[in-house]
Amino acid sequence: MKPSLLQRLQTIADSLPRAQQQVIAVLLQNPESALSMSVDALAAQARVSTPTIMRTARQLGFEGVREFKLALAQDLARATPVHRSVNLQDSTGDIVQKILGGAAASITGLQQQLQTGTLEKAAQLLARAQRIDCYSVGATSAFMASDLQGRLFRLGRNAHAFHDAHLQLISAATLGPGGVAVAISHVGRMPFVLEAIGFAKSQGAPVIAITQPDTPLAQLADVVIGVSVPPDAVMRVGTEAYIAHLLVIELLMVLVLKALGPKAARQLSQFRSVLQAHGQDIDQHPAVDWAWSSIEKDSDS
Amino acid sequence: MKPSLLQRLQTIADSLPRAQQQVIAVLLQNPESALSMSVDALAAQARVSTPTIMRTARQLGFEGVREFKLALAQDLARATPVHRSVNLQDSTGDIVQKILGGAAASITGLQQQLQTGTLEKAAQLLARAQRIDCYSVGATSAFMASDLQGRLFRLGRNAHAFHDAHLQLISAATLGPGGVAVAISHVGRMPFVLEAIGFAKSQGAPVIAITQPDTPLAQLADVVIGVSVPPDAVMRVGTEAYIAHLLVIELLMVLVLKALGPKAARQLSQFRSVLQAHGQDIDQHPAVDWAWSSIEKDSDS
DNA sequence: TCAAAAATGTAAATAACTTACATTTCCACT
DNA sequence: AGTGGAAATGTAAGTTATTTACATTTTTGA
Repeated sequence: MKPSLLQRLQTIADSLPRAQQQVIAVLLQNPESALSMSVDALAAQARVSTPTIMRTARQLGFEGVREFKLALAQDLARATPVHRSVNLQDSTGDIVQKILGGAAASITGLQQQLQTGTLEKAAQLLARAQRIDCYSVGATSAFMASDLQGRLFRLGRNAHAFHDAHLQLISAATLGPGGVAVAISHVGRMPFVLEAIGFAKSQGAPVIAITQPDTPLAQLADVVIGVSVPPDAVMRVGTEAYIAHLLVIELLMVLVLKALGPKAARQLSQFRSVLQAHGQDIDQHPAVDWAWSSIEKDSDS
Repeated sequence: MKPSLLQRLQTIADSLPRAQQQVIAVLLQNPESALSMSVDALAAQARVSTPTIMRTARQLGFEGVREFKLALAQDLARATPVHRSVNLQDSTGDIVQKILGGAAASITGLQQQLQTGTLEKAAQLLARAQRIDCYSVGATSAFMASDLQGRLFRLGRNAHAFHDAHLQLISAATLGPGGVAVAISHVGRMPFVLEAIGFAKSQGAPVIAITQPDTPLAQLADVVIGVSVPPDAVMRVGTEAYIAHLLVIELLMVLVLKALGPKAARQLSQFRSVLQAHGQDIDQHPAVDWAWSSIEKDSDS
């Protein structure tokens, strides 16, 4: 989604002449030190002349070296050097740093993985479906399927969540072309879910999967929202994948609301006032809350 | 936890002479533009002389203005300029950007809120308690209480989770001084939980609360892990608070494991092999997984 | 109120960056 | 293969930005 400057260097390098490639090689080899070096120090290290540095900066679309260095600095700051793993000798401060840093990094990673086109397609399907069935396995995925179901339901969609293999099959059997199946599974290899998904497809229902790319589930689905958490991340696949899925759901909800248009938003505002009348705590219904804030924006424009 | 450069500017300003305060005022007023300005442009805007800029940079511990500007750029990059709210006219790309950016920012915010001392105290209590009871209200908190319970249980702790007001009271009544009560509630004002917590305290059980500071729950608890999500964040209090709580739980688990020491870790490794023998998917048990990786590190040192 | 110290400003020096132009290298075409 | 031309690179000079040295002003404490 947002190619980091360093990545751009990588890709653009091949299309550049020799001397500029050397410059980029030096930059990639040790980006941090490049920041503190002057232009001609850089030139010396890359074995090129001073203006070549500047030309390279311009190739990348910057006004000059100054601007480029600033951008590089910002880029390096974003790509937080996440320490790979927590061990029990770390101080409490280190542990906090590593785990939260890892989580933040995984969100950045997610941002790069998500494809707007795919998200839009999924939102379209969800906005138009006559019925939406959400499948999952495992306690954590089950919770997320319920969460998704609940939010869709509050958006006025006819959504259900099934955690049980048997019920999933039954649901799949009754999903027609007007229905949509949503499978949530980070691992993407659970036989029962695959079976249900296959069944749903054979009935003509499109399938949306939130899972890792290159899994059986991803291959089976029509719309794949690929979420792969780096395996060497601090926390292993638990919480990070979890957070990623939550955010994908949040995103989908906003996009579905957008796809539904203002009339749906208006309905929601009514729902909200009913909740308030009953003294319910809105905090428990985030989807409603942001919908509401969107409407307010919407109506005065 | 990690005072940002801009924050440091704020605090240090008072102790500086007049001209330098003006410089800092300009910097704080519009940090981004300061990056692209030359030293004397800055000087002009702050109504001071050129060298004063440089002196100010040195006051802050930098070699020169150049170094300072790089640091400022990095700081600005970290403190992602999160757009305040999503509205329905935004493009899909914008929405992705805003929501994920907001989530990342909230993690950074969390990092600044958490106090290592408090976390350690909580971990100590959890590691030593004879019994741990987790209370919650609402679907989302309920799930997290269960998650916490499950993870504690896998660490060999005697943990329970209660979502029902009545059961919470019963549990609180039977918690002695050897027990610990944990309350999870972002809002921190649910009467039933407060009642149960009060009861537990009266029985001599220490209380850990994961909630916003300055809520009735926080005032009642012995150890408060304060988590406040900025109210003007993109997603309102739903998913962001949620992510914050998940991360706090993850952190606590690592710290509890650390507090328990190597013998507990060894037990876990046995548990893990049993799981594998049964063909269970480890991915569903993140706590075990990282515990295992920690042990491996542990044993060869 | 005065002297000393700190803070600030002025102007010159240094270092960094950029440009102009000369030279080389590479490629297409004979 | 050789040659003309375009692109790439280097050299050296010019411009701008940053830093230093020192003079002036302001503040502080008797």
